[in-house]
Amino acid sequence: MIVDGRVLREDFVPSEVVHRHDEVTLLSETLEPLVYGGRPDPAFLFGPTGVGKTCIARYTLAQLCEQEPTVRVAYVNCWQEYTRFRVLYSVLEAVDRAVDVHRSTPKDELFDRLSRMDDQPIVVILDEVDQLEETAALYDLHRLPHVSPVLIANREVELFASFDDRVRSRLHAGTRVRFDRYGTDELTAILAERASKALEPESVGNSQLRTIADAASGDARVGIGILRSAARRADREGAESITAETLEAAIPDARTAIRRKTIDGLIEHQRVLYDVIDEAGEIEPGDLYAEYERRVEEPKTHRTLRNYLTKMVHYDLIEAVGERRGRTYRLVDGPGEDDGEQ
DNA sequence: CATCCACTGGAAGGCGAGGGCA
DNA sequence: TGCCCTCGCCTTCCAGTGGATG
Repeated sequence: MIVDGRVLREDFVPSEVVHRHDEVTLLSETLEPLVYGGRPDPAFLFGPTGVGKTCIARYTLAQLCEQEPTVRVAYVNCWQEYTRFRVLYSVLEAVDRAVDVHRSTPKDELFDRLSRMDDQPIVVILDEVDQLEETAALYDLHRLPHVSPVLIANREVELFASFDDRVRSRLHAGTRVRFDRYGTDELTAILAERASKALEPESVGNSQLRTIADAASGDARVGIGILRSAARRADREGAESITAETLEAAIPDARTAIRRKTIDGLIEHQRVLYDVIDEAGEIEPGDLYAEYERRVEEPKTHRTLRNYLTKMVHYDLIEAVGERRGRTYRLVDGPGEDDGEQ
């Protein structure tokens, strides 16, 4: 049934986009100075998850590179690369200048290397830039005249609040491209497009694509995930097409797969905290720390636990209800035992 | 109302890892 | 080889905040 699995992967960039023409146009207009050797304003892409921000950024830049092959593109996911060092390193890596950089290489050396690479313009896509812990990295990039940043984040207000004054004033002038949630019709069209490339013809009907789009409630990443796991299920069962039953089974799969992936990325101590919160349903910090200490051989200090917890809140795994005294922690979707495997 | 207490999160410094250099 | 560097992670210390308590 699956002809081309790549099309259903999260990082797939389609050769043409569905329903995002205005956004593409605005972004490519912003980047247009690159074509005649100018420096574009910084660009911001704002919107909730699964609305195509990353996809559109990559698509637009791929187009631009076709037109202007001297432009180099560095894609940095600030979720993983959240320090100044790692951001600079990723950019160098993308332009093949990361050889013999080691963790003892001073950050200033990385910066110097980048500033010497000014023969070709570099566009740096900073995805999930609200996860960046050292905004000095943005200041660095801004100081380099041949580097143009494209920043992707959920919400403008929160993002700017996390900047220090220096960065805020410099990035204030950028172009904002805003993305709204997809409607069911739009998402159905996107899924149809993907299905036509990824699957054999007639594998999935339009009403089923609608069901998927509904279940994904505007989130294309979830929608494509459902389609992927439904197709895999059907393949495993040797079916010729995706039935309503397959679909019903695939929907919870895809939802938990995304969450599970994040949980797998937690280190052991964070995992213990997560489990305690999961079992308790809702728990106060004091009890949480105490229970953690009971379960672990060599417990970390409370301060470190607080760092872990804020990180897990960022990951959207848990939420902190209330501020300071009287705060409680709980899982984001409430406690739920689901054993859908990836 | 004053005081206590639980909790948060910033700042600074220690430490081991991994690599450069004489 | 031994010393030095920077990194990230962790701890220690602490100020700030606001609910609870007398």
